[in-house]
Parts: sequence; C-alpha cells; structure tokens
Amino acid sequence: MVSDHTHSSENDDFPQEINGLRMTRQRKEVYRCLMENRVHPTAQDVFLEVKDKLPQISLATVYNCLEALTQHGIIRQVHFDRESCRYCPNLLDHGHFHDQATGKIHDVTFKPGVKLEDVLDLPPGTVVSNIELTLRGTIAS
Amino acid sequence: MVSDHTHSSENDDFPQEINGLRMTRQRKEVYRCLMENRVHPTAQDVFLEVKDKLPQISLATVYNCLEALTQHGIIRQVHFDRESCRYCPNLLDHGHFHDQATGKIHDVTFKPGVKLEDVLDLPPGTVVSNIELTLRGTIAS
DNA sequence: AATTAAAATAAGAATCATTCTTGACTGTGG
DNA sequence: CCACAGTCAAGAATGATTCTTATTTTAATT
Repeated sequence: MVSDHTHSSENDDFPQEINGLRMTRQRKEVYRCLMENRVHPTAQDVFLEVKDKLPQISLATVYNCLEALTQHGIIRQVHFDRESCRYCPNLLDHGHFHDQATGKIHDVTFKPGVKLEDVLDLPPGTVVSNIELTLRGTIAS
Repeated sequence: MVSDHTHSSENDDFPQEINGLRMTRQRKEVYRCLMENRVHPTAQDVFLEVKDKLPQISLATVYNCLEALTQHGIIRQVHFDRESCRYCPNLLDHGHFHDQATGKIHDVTFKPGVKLEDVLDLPPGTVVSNIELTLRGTIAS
C-alpha cells in the first residue's frame, strides 16, 4: 500500500529543507535511516536499508546524500581507523566507543561540565574547529 | 640483490631486535625515518625518504615494515578521516592536532594529571584498549 | 499544462590507498 | 651442500569512495 511517489503526501514527517539543504526523497530516506536506527551505519549499510523504500537508488546517490547532509551540518562522519566511514545524526559533542566483542558502536559523552579542550595542552592561539574521539575496547559483564 | 644484512658495521645505532621484531635494514630505515623527522609521514612519504638510503625498497615493503612495527607496539598509526594513514613513534598518551593552515600535525598532550577516561561518561565495566583523539583547526598568530 | 534551467540522480568507470600474490633472496641449522 | 623460515620487490588485486555522463526531477514561469 505504498502509494504514489509524485506528490509529497506520503507521511512526510520531514521538512522540505534542513539547514538550506533541499530534502529530496532520497535524502529523506537516508536521513531517516540514520535517525531511526542509530547504529552508525556505513554507506553500504544505508544503501541496503534504503533500497527497501527506494529500490532504484544507487550507492553513489547514497554517498551523495550522506555528503550533502554532512556538508550542511545535519549529520557527522565517524571514523574508525581506515574502515568505511560511518555516519551519525547526533550533533552533540561526543565520541565513539567501538565494542570489539559485539562490534557495536556507542556514543560516549563527557562528564557534566567537561570541555575536552579544557583538559588538553594546546598551544596558545589554537582554534579547534573539529574534534574526533574514538575508543576501542570491551565491556566486562 | 638486496645488499648486506651481514655487515652490521654501518652506523648501527639500532638493536638487532625491538619488542621481538627483528630489525632488518628496511625496518631500521623506516623506523629511523619516523624517529628523526617526527612529521607524521604517510607510507608514501616514508617510501620517498627511505629510497635515498635503500633505492631498491618497494612501497609494499614500506607498508610491511610499518605494519610490523605497529604490530609490535613500536610505532602507532594516526588517522585523519579517511586520508592515508600516518605514523607516529611517540608512544606516550597523546592526540593529534592538524593545523589546517600549514598542514602540519602536532602532538597534543593532556594537562598534567588528566586521564582521558576520567572525563568520559563510560558505561560501567568498560575496558578501553585504544584511544584516538584527533583535532583540526588553526593557530592564530 | 507546457517550457526551461538548475539541481539531483543512476549507472558504471575511474581513482587511490592498501593488501595480496608470487617468485626470488637471505640467513640459519642440519 | 641442502632445506627451511623469514623477508623482500614487483606488480596485480581489492575495496571504499569519487567522478563522469546522460537522464530525470524539481521549481519557477508562462
């Protein structure tokens, strides 16, 4: 019962535009995938999931969407070594913990009141525009 | 064709073995490159520099050496997004700041007494085996 | 509704860092 | 001397990502 795709009538929870980026069908589905699952998927993961809704979508388009969303500050990339990029819709200051036992990635926040830059020895005048913090390990039961 | 392993006479500041890894000519030169320059070079960078000393060396061998040194805890990889891996012989706890104006990468240490895990909200039982902290920005003059 | 220009897309080719494969070489020990 | 294990050089293969091109969609306008 998935109906016509010509008009925007089908359950449009999304605005037409976010941060100046026009939200096309493809971009909406890609963004929805990130928001609903929160599993830090790779482009490939997103591609496979979004294909259920948009069977003709191409991997390149998924990359384009992810890039566009990233450029407009709607999502962020997450990197673990040189593995495939992962994507995260959580825009708050946080890092990522990769549980090597389960393979899952968890958001890691700072303790209240802590600003990462406050605990670092940065040369005077340093202006930090971007921080990426990644941890690996396990969680003892 | 690859010449002497046999005569250890040429300025051998290096032990024959580090952390159980036999230090061949190639591995010595790769390691020396990292230790002497401290510029966080990529494999390609190392390759170009080491070729002066060992004209026969191949890029694959440089990768092999860097991998072997990394596996034996002698050096560490440094990642910026999905750019080429960089390598760092500084084994102390530290992060890396990429100055976007100069392109240079600087080691960043924590303020005295600060342990990164102390400022993070980690689930109980979390055992962190590896941390990577990367910053980007500029240094105002 | 038709027209048009700009933006977005699909498909597949190209790129580039890295890894893999293969055959040759080195050093060691029997 | 001979076989073995480790290392190496060279180039092929891989895989994530980007690029290219032609097509389609969109928004604005008539």
